[in-house]
Amino acid sequence: MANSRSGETVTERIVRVLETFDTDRTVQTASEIGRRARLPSSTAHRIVADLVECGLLERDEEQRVRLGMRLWELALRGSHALRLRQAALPFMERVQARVREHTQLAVLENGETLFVERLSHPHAGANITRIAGRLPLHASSSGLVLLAHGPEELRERVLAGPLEAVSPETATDAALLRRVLAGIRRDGVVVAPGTVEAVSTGVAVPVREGRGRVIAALSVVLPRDTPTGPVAEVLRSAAAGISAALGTHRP
Amino acid sequence: MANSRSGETVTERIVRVLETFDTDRTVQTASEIGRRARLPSSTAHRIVADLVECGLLERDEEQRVRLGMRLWELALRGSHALRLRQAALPFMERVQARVREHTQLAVLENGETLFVERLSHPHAGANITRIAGRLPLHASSSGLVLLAHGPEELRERVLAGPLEAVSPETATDAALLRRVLAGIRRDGVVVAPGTVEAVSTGVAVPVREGRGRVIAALSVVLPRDTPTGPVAEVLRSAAAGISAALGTHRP
DNA sequence: ATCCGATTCCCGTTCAATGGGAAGGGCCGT
DNA sequence: ACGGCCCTTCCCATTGAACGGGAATCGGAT
Repeated sequence: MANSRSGETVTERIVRVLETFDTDRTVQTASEIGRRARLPSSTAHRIVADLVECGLLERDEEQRVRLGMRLWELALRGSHALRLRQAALPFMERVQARVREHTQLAVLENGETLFVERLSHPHAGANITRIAGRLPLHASSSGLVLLAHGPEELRERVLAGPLEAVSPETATDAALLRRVLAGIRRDGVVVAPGTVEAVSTGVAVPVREGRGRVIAALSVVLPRDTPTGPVAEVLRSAAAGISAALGTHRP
Repeated sequence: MANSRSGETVTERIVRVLETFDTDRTVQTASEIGRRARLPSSTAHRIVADLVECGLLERDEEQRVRLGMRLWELALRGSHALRLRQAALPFMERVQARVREHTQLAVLENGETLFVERLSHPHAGANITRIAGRLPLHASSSGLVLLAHGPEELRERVLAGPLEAVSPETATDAALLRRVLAGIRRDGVVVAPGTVEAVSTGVAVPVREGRGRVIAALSVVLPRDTPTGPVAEVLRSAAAGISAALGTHRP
């Protein structure tokens, strides 16, 4: 935009503004947004006003600001994530009914695991993942599945790069991870105890689209001591169901 | 932005670009977008490139363009729609398990009914509503509930304004609608046969948040001849459950 | 080979956006 | 009541990011 000292486009700044919102920060003042997005106060106020004008943001009763329903609508209306989700949801429900724990669907997004859907049983245990939340690829069962079937170039970059531990038990050794990934490709399932949280075990399988390309990972989070054998089978058949639904749902 | 002949802000134009996407137009060329958003070709190409740069749009294999996962993520991460949805989902599943038809959740957005969630039974009948889809307030059971409990000023405006029929049986008479709305406030439920599609009947109830304010409508779509008595009761108790979940979920 | 449309590159023009500063307004603690 | 603090709104001179017409290039279809 004109005269930005920093040489940014308006678009970038809008994204930075939207980025200041997250699960535990759903309403903010315009000044807060400015600070968090590193924008001069007057600029932040103007951009926020613009976004409110367009409906992407909304003002609540106390002139604080939150994400607008219009943004939600625009993001979902034409989204293919929605198609995947709609295809997957019935099968996820079935999994959840059988396993009675957290059931989640994740995709690969910009080198990270992005969780697209999550069903939580009322009595299920801990789970840090959230819808629209992210985790590193090497640090969750879903991520490992996506990494195992992702482009080799990405796999090498992740294995080379810094592998940070999310929990004390997260595997951060490249050689070990390589064996795990090979195991996933061989077995079609991964069991990852304690990689995200010490008290829980993730079990994940790949979800394929028509031509066999892996487009998502379906996973459940179990208490650490639960036997995983039956769960894997439930997940596998659900993933097959999702693939079929994706194939037939639209010509 | 600088030099826009039409005096629009970049923000407006970005929204116009995003608006060109919808359920049956999820991938487009930059030129198509320009035409649909009424932007000069070179401008459209630049804006699209900017948006791709920021991840709000993505290019597919044939350099066509679609909504990006990043947009989806930003829109959902800090969204209160998500909170409502998460609270409602388990109860919607229960309704769907019992009724075995389309179950949907709608909110009031800018004078229209906006559908936030929809579960569809595999064997359920016709249903034109879609997630992130809209309908006029007077033309669906959900909309009638939202209208009945919406601000009076809005109600008067809608009743005064042109009332277009979605199906031949949509009620478009202000006096009749007034009676229907009063009935909703009295009975806490509405049964709307044929207002959206001749072959189906909508049944909807209000969903209230802690202080009793109506924030959403929960509805099912039944084949025209189905008895609606038991359904209303299932919906009412689900709505109560959602209210309770909303109240307790966060302090 | 020839069209037609999409896309990319170029470049002079220009005003929308910028951001510092000042002033207004509300809340809280003293 | 008062002063401090912060959010917000208004003002305005400055300026370079965005604009868009046009030409060139690419690519698929006929």
